Amino acid sequence: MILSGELSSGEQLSEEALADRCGVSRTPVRDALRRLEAELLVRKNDSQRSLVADWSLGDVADAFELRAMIEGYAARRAAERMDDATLDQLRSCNSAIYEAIKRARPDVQGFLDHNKRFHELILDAADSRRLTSLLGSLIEQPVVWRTAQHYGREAFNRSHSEHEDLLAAFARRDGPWAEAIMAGHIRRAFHAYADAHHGLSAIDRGAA
Amino acid sequence: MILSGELSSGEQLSEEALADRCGVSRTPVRDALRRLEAELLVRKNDSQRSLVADWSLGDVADAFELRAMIEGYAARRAAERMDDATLDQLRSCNSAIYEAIKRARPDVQGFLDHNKRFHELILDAADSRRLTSLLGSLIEQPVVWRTAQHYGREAFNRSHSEHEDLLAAFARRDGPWAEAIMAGHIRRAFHAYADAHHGLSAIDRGAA
DNA sequence: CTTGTAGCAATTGTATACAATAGAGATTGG
DNA sequence: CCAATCTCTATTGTATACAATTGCTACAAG
Repeated sequence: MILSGELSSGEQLSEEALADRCGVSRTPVRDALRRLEAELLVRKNDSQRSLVADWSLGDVADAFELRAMIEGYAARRAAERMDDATLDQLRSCNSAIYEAIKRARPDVQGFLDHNKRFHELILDAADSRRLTSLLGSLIEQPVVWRTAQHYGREAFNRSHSEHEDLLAAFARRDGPWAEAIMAGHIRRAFHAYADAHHGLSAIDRGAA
Repeated sequence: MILSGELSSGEQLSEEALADRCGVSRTPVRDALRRLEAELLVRKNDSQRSLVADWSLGDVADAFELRAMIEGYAARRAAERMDDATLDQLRSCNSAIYEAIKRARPDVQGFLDHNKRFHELILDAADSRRLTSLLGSLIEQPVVWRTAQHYGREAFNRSHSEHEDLLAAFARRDGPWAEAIMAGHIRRAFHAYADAHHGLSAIDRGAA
């Protein structure tokens, strides 16, 4: 929604103000707030007023650790259920990732799109509604995705090559291996995020 | 809510019918349906109509595996952050569990209440909003809780003694150990559930 | 007899009006 | 001057009316 970056942490969200801003009534705004609450992007203070949730670095670390475990489980299930057609899709998806990052000036948006699709394909292959639901709420972290803007070449390359390792595990239908690789993949993505985040914080401090 | 057992799987949920039944208007009913959707207790069919979600044994197994991982992580964090006051609370909580199950005719409701509190204390000690949110949606499985009605004595005793093991891990602030014990604890709870469930299914088939 | 289309009924999505509630500020008693 | 309470305002919770969409059924044409 519009609040993916436009609103600052802790800011009050009046239902009526948002409704005016979006040109709709309060009813659909309330619906949207309920969903965002479920995803912890919005929280309520003691008196039931909605606020933009504030995410500390520790909170993000926590979310990534959970994502590592859960998406690792997804990879395990996916490996056990993998069919050749899906495997082909994953391969071409990772090729597209390579195309996006191989040039001197990487196509960051292209990387993000194909990367998202890569992980979604795995999630679909795992074939678990519960997983899909849980991960959905963990993956929607606009802050994190924007951080990819600051990835270095080695971070892009690492991501691509770890996907290749994952494909090898899928090809062997090796669930435990796929789980281990995926969990490590996510945890390293967090480290890249944390580095970039601290870098950003430094920049922000410098600019202020 | 009222639909925790009163409505059968796959049944259509008309917003207006539920509103009449509860004596309120459609607006709060819609709110409730959104929440239950987020917890996968309700889903929507292709034409946006709400249905009671149907849970196969495989789906439940899946949810338990996720819960094992996530609650294991919660136990690890809790162990790393444990303070003596919380540890005392956990000890007395597990004693209360023992009191409830030691007699010839176990107090099932008492067991469930204290067991719930035991796990909630650990979740609080883990001090992670994300964890609390994710587990909340995994733990609300009315079907599962009712199955405890069919637990045998050994299942109750096992549960209590595994809690004791967990307390030992907490006392040592041993995160990895606590995680392993908790994960195993949850997985064994599923096996007890699956056995009871199959038993129930057999009974149902016999009665029909 | 089958198939396509039009219209009807039922249900969900949205808007608006009203009720309840919590917080801030003023006012009065000590 | 401080504190307690009361009132007023801002915001959320709820109800109801209306619009839009979907699925079904009946009817007609091939």
